[in-house]
Amino acid sequence: MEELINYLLQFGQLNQQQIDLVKSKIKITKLKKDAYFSEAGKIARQVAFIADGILRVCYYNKGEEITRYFIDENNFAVDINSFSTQIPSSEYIQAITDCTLFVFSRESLAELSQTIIGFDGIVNQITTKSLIEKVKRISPMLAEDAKLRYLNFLENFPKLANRIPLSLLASYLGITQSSLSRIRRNI
Amino acid sequence: MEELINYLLQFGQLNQQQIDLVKSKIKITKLKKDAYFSEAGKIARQVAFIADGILRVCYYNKGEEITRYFIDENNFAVDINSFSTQIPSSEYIQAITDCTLFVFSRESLAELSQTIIGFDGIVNQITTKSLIEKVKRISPMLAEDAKLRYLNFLENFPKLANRIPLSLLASYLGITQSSLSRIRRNI
DNA sequence: TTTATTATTTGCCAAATGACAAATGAAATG
DNA sequence: CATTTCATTTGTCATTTGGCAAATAATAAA
Repeated sequence: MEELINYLLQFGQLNQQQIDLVKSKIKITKLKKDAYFSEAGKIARQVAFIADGILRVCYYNKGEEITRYFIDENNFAVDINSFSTQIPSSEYIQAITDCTLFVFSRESLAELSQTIIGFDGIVNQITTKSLIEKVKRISPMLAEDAKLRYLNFLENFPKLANRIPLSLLASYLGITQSSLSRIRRNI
Repeated sequence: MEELINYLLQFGQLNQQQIDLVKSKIKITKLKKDAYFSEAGKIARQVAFIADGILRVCYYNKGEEITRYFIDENNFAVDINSFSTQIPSSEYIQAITDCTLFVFSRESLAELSQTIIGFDGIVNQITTKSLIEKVKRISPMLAEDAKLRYLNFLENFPKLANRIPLSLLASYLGITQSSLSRIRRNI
């Protein structure tokens, strides 16, 4: 739980009382591999800080399932679009390993926002920063070929590569699994 | 200027006095084609609502200039990363047509936030929504071939296609301009 | 262990794309 | 109007990648 608090403290100050309050709102949840954290068509009502495991955020595009990104330990997972608008989601979040999550409900976060001055600011900074990172990471991939996408993934997420099934990684990279398999072979 | 106000009102309420206050902070700025709104290496201190014209957000990746996205009329343009962190930017924003902008300085926005209750919320909603849109738009492109990327661009931005030079559009789509030229020929 | 299921690798071929260079077209300048 | 400059198109060719199907490997279940 210290990881979560440290994460928050990067973005603003919290005194011990406030930290305890935040901790009191956490609901520790375990997800089995392949279980869903949030589902398409439903309204997202939870945010999770991943204590252990990997999730993937996916959606369907013309009948094909696409992995938008992966989220691993010590990061927040949320269907931010549905969570912030309370509109049913077009994407879903699924565990690709067994996971342990620190879950906050929408209501808990609202209470924290009302009680802790500056909490809103922390949440907004985290939201903005993580979205900017996603844009920055995906954007250059468009101009890269399959091999370079994979090499850059290895460089940026060295610990993730061998924890993610090849088919899902291929889907994330926007290439076929055959291609990725061949690329791997050629080092 | 009504366009700007209508844009804001989508995200929260403002009374006439508050609207006038917002308007009073606007600095109308013209940019000539090819002029920069914000530059790499500098800290972004302004946000612009585009009254007329098109901007592009770019960056260099391994010596190659890449267009991350275009922003046209009735949208906000800002180097959000640099603006929110006040760290020198790695990207730049350039006019690709003559532009008329409604510019807010960082200080103006801060004053509005302090004076108008809920203004922060409006700004945050706009920021989050526009970043989510960018992720949602770019992400599926990874799995698409050049032709489909172009066709979808036409579908999503029908008015933009003929106002953007082919070379820049190709850069945005992540393909060579030769390829885009050939794709256009084959309808 | 054996069998069934799922994941990954490989082969083959056609299509798409990039790299490079040259030709053409369009716009700006004197 | 001629000239320069920049943008777009086109040609040629090598390479990459996808589509499909089959083979192999790894994992789970009986």
